[in-house]
Amino acid sequence: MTDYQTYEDYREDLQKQIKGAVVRAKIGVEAVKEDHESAAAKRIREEIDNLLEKHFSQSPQTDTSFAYSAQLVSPPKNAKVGWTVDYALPTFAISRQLGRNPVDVAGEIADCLKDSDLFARVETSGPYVNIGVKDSLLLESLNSLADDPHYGQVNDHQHELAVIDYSSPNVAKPFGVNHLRTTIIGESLSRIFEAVGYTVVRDNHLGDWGTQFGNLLAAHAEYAPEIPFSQIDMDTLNRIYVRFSQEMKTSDALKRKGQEYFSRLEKGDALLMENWVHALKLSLAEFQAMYDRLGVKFDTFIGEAYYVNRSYELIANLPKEKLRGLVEFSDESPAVVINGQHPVVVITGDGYGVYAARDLATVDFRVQEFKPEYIFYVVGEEQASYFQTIFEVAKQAGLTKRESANDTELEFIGFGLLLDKDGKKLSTRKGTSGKLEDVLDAVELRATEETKKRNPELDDNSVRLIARKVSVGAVIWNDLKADRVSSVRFDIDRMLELGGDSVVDILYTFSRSTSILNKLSVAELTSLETDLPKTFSSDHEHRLALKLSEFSIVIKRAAAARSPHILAGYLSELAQLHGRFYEESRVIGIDDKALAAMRILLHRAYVNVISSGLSLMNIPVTDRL
RNA sequence: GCGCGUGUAGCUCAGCUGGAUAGAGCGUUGGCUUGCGGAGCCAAAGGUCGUAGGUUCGAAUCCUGCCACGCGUACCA
Repeated sequence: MTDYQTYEDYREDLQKQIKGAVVRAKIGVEAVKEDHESAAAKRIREEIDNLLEKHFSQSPQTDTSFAYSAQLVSPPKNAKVGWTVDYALPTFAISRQLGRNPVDVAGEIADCLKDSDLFARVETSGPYVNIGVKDSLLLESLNSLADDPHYGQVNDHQHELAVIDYSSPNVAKPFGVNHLRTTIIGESLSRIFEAVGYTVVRDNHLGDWGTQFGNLLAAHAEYAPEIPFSQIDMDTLNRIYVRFSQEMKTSDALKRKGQEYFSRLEKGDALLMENWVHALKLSLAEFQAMYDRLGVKFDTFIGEAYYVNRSYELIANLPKEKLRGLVEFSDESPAVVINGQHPVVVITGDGYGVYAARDLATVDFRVQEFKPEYIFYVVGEEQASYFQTIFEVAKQAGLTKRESANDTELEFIGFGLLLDKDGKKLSTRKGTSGKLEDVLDAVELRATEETKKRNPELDDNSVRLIARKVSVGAVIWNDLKADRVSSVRFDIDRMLELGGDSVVDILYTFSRSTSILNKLSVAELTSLETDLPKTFSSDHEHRLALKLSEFSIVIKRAAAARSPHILAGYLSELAQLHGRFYEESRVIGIDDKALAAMRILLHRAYVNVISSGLSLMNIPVTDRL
């Protein structure tokens, strides 16, 4: 964001921004990325596939591409087998492939897997094969789990580009809580997509155009003509806009005035454009403060206004024959209407393009400019049918075509409502409750009180830093812990709840581990690494290590489902395993050096996975709280 | 009306693309702890998975009908 005054300067600045993003995208797509999956997790699956493929290769019915390891499931929690089962392999699907009895096949598979030196125990239980992984396998890969800062990342989607559209606040309005979910979910998904190898372009599709800007500029002329627009501040802008919107409801004269101003703006009136640029600058500064606070960064801020001229051109050149039945081009008026499941006006009877026209132009622009594999839209579920219609038209009109490559996929990523603690819809109209800054302040205040109470020796500044991290983390976790499409309650008490499934609980386990590690000297840490024991000293250590080895699998699932809550669920389970490990596997004050070394390594691996996992959710970590 | 989505323990939610006796947290009840951060750990009670059918070796998960709730539904974004 540089300092520009005129609309031309602004456009020039935006063009630079776009150019930079295109170059970065190109570099990202060409780059070869590394795979940081746990060696243990990978070897277990490869071993099962190799052994079973070899074993069943003589059977004529076998599909050679059958992925045996894909059948692996976690054993039921209460299975009464008497030993710790790490994975269970149901043999129903395999048996169907072979045309044989599942129980017999299970026996055969068990015999086959017993030969492997990766597994400590393999037994059948009817049609299931229960598998226990050897401690040594998990222990071997523990070092990379602890040390690799990129642990968990995979390169499945390297050379693929995804444009992700999220946040998109409305210019000249306060950054409201209604844009919180899209911002949080969009940022987390961007990070998760990057972790599976995508190159991601984060585009903030600002709501910086539309009839409300006519109203805004008319409001200025009506209520505050004595203040030059260039000197107007955000509060005044909001005040006159709200007043205008109110009075407009009962005054046709004001309504007409708003329309007239929008008409002049749409035609490019120089003075009004300059005023518009001023409003945009004010808003961007305010938005940036929120993004800094939330730790969110965008590649581009290409608002709707950028697409106005393009949209007229695009609509005029739409291939009418291909869109017959889907899009109506009126003969008498310039109106263009889409008759999808969700009827959408593209060009009004007065000849103005509305948001649908700009959304189509946006698809066109993104495909032309970035040639991405995907364009993701992180938007409230209530707009699902609207976007399905837009996507359908874009596809039919050929806007998603790429040269010598598959069409760009347009994908809607919807989410549920944000409700207050009583389960009612949060409303921007009801005073301050709608402003994101106020809401974050309220959470931070609560976190500050709590931090102060627990750390009376800390100075105010340290308390503030901790409270800021914890409160932002709590808000994000609250939003991401549940499935996207379900609605989320904004309950400050529950967010900062001690224990439970708040992020505070996870940060607490993190701080307990880091506290131990901080007490150890560098010499202790390094000298201990050389002689690890051959086995774990307890079952819960084994389970923790196994869980840690599955990080990549979880990231892949979260990416495939476009759902950060899968990651949140994993981190919760991990934290639960940590509880017992911390209580029962002591580190400091024990004589067995090898044992201590192994446990320290587990703590380090835990700290690494938790901080990486939280980072994928854009949650800041802190080892004091 | 039509379209999309959601119904799982008292409450808030998971349930890994159809697998064994449906799992967590809060709350309730009981227990542990002279110790690495007790904001902890262990355990118990608590469920005809909205409802009626269907598909198959097997369904909370897939299909159909019905019920309840939420959202969207033409010139606002």
